[in-house]
Amino acid sequence: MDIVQVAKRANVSTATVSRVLNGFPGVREKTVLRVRRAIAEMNYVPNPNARSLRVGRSKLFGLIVSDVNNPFFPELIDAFEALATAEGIEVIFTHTNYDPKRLHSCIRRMIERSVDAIAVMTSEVEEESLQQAVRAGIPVVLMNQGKLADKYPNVPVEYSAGFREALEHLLSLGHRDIGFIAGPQWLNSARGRKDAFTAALKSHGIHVRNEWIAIGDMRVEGGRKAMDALLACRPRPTAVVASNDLMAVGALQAAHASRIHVPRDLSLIGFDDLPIASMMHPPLSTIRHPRREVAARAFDSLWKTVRGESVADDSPLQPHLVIRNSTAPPARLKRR
Amino acid sequence: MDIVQVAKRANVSTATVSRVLNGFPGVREKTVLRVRRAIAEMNYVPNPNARSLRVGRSKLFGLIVSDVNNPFFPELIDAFEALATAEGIEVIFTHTNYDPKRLHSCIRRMIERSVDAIAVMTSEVEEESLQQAVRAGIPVVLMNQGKLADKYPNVPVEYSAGFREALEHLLSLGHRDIGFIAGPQWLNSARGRKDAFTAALKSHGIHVRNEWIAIGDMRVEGGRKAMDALLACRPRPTAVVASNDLMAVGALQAAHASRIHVPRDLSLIGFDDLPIASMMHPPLSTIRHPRREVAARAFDSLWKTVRGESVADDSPLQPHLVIRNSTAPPARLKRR
DNA sequence: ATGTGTTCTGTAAAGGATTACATAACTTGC
DNA sequence: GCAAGTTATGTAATCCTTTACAGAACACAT
Repeated sequence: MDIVQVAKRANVSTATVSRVLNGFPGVREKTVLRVRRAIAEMNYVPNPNARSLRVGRSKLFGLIVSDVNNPFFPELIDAFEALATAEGIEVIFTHTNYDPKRLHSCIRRMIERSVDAIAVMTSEVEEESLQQAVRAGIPVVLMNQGKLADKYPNVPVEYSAGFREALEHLLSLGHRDIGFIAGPQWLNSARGRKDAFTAALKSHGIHVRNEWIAIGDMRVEGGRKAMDALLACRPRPTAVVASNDLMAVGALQAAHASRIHVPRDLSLIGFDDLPIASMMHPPLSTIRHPRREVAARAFDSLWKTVRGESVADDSPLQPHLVIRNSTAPPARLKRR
Repeated sequence: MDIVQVAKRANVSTATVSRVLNGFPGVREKTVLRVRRAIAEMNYVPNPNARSLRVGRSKLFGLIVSDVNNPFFPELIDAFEALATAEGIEVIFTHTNYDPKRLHSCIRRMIERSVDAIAVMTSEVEEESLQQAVRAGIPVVLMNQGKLADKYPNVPVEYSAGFREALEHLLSLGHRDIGFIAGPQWLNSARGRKDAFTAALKSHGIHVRNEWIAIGDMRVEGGRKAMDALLACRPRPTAVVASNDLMAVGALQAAHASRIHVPRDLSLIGFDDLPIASMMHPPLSTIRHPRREVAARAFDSLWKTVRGESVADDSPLQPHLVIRNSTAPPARLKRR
């Protein structure tokens, strides 16, 4: 009973108020003004539930990430939200804490909220969960999901490009003995990164030594342990690439603890370019994950789909190496 | 027209379906089962808009923070969201980017979305913005707002407790010359922290030297510059407390750059206990801001208000010192 | 079988906006 | 001044649930 109050006050019908509200053409200028004044005077706010109920769309998008506490995500959330807000869309967002089961219930809850679209920005995704959305006719978009990419809209990131740059940088400094700190191999994204790295090694004709590939848990602690393992190798690599920055931080701590100076005694490169990378001592060289662009592409894809436009199938995004201070020529070469 | 389909299929009325849906008592067991089966078979999902429209509540809470990219907030968001989800409430969340004007529009948008309650977890708040919510009859809760605390529900944090602990720790190590890196004094929270620190100094009978209080911008860069200023002092403090961890990180970088070893040559204490504090080299001692508890109190306050319960006016939360590796006795004393 | 008290279930009116369709109010041209 | 054509506005149905109230079904005692 509220739009009718406005209507009364402005001496028009509810239909006209609605038209003014939604900026439809064909309302006389004079009338528009009258309605506007009435709206302002009563400081009337339209009821979005009534509106959504009627039109079937909610102007709500869902955003699902793995973990808010992981510094990888805030920028992505930020970028996504900014774009949404600019289009008058609100974002409801949740995180799965890396648990595919929680993804299932996250998606279910979003459907119940009748969101118009969902961005699933987690690394682990089970198709069954996505099917819920499909059945409900809600568009989704994924981030860098290899297998599901042909069935669902997806924003691909070409890890290999980043690793290639990192490797070439290390090679140009004179490194040949290069270790790698990988993530758990049951994690899609971790496997992808490891594969990309070994491929880069091979393409430069460098033999892949399995004992120089350590596995961490993607967190600081795991990086520390993995680095300890690498440092125990004989011979030991002169440079190490970690498959994410958190593990690179752990690796750096391990190096400090073993009184190995980075970059003098050991070069270190991370992946992601988290804010902390530049805060470390030394500031970490790292491969920047283009997450703002990922967010932008994801939003764009959803927004277009919602409006019925077709989505251009874009080329993969490229991560690039950011050189800071954690890399240097290997110790031996320095003496020449 | 959807609950009626379920009703038809289960051979009951829509009222009964609704009762089953909402777990109202007084429906025969047999009927409940029949309805449940129908719901499952059609995999029917209730329309939250229709529901909200009817009952006037949306089971949506709004959460407003200053900046997602500030590592202070993710834990707070995480905690708030977890509690909300547990109660079947969804969270829509936005950030103001420290701009009070954006707070105004954030609140407005949330009102338009007919949230049931709003947590305003930003440091700068203008009363005018809150009035919007009050007028719309939506409960709000603030975080540590001195002036507005008596007019609006508020979760207080007693900075002074934390600084007292930090100071006593430094005193017990033998420090007497203690510097401070403050934030911009037009920022409520920054002013509160500075006042709390100087009060702690005074209460221990230590004279406050103004040249040992440097002002930063609450970010890493500002901390670095502030520390440079402090290091240029003669005499120079033997310990420095920063009013947040980001500036402590900057301070640490400045120390590194000046070849001043922390903690041997200079002790450093931060504030907040961001995840990065423990990642630094050396790991930073810092005063932990109880932000998970803040989130819990804030949610609790809103949840109770929404349900019409009265809110117990709790005592302020206490930050506590977390001792890591950035503090040690001052250089002179070590020689004894 | 009837009455009385409980326990279930159904009917229909909100709730607030949108929108097809109908109608009223203008223009314009002659 | 009137018909025809535009343009502006109004009426009322619709979206889907919840819920006050009324009514049916049942249990039990007499």
